Amino acid sequence: MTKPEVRSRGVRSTAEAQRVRILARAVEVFARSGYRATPVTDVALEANVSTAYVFRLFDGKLGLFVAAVDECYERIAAAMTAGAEKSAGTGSAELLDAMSTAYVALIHDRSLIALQVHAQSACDVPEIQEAVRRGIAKVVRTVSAASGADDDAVQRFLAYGQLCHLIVQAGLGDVDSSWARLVDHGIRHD
Amino acid sequence: MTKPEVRSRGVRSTAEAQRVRILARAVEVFARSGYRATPVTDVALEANVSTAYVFRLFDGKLGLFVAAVDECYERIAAAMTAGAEKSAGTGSAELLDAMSTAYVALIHDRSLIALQVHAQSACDVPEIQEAVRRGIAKVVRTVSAASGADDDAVQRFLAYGQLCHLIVQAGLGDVDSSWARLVDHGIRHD
DNA sequence: GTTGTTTGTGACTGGACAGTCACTTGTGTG
DNA sequence: CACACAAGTGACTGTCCAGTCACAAACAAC
Repeated sequence: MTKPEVRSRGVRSTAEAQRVRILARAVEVFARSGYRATPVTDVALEANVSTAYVFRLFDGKLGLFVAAVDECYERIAAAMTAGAEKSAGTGSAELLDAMSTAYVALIHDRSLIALQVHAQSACDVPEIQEAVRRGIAKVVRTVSAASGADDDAVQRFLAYGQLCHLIVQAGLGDVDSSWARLVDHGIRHD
Repeated sequence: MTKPEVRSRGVRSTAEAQRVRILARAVEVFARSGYRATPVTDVALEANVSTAYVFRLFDGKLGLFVAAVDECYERIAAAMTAGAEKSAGTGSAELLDAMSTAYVALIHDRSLIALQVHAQSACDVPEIQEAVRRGIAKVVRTVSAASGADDDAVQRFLAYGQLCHLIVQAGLGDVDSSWARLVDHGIRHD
């Protein structure tokens, strides 16, 4: 209030930088065991700050988790867009394929998949359900716009994406049985 | 040991009946908030027994949850089989469609969907991952055998089933936006 | 150097929950 | 009745965890 004109000058707020750092850690740590089973302490530990500080920067555990989920979908949408740009000028099928490739590369460490699944499972908390809706909306709009594919193709893209999540979570890639190969067939992951 | 010949006679063990009763409750209650967020006390309360008794009948909370997941997939496979039997003698596409219909009817109360999603999310616990694998194996084998459809069709069946789970968990049926309608289009639920 | 602001923490609290154990009650058998 | 055994529970314990609060240290401004 006293010095409104100084705000845009000088050093960037360190607190904001910490927020970003901690958020990146939160994505990883929450991805391991989900919302309920992950203590905020674990995130703090991984980020080398105190638990109290995490609570100061985020609105409770729920706020932290929601922020992590938003960040997760943000990254996914960004990767999709980037992937599509590399195949610019080709047909929509090729563009969807390029986006698949980008997604597969992005989720090589399973954090983003796991976090999506955990968020989907925690949808009984309204704020989390809203975050999931925001995320899906963002992905759908990104994929539709960047590929130009028709609605059915985009829907199919999502459906097989969900199947991919199941495969990864259940570790079906490591199961050597005919049923597992059926589920797994043609789906890229790892 | 003392009276092996009496075992098959007389009254069916009441403890076994309780196990079944409690298990049915566990499916419902775990479906609400998942493995970690659901106290065993809630299951006991819903089944009108003491917490201590639930622990006596099941091998810890984990044993109870795993049993619930197994029960869940058991019911799904049974419903699929029953649905297919009603359309016996038709083509595999019609049989898959009949199974979809049976599944949609079965999951009218969302317990079985929610429990599958929760289980998928709790796959970081090895015993739960194994239960999920068992369940998927059972469903895949049931669908393949009962429909006679080729592998790709079965895989597609699963993929769109997973998409259905996402729609239900995120409540996309209640969202009035174009992106939600894209995701939702042609998928039966409710 | 004192006053104010921001970054950051140690130490704590209150509640929830998994699992146990000693105990009671019911029931069939000799 | 006495005995054994199964069904069933109340009361407890130890632990973990979300969130708070009073305080410290750095840094800026005057």
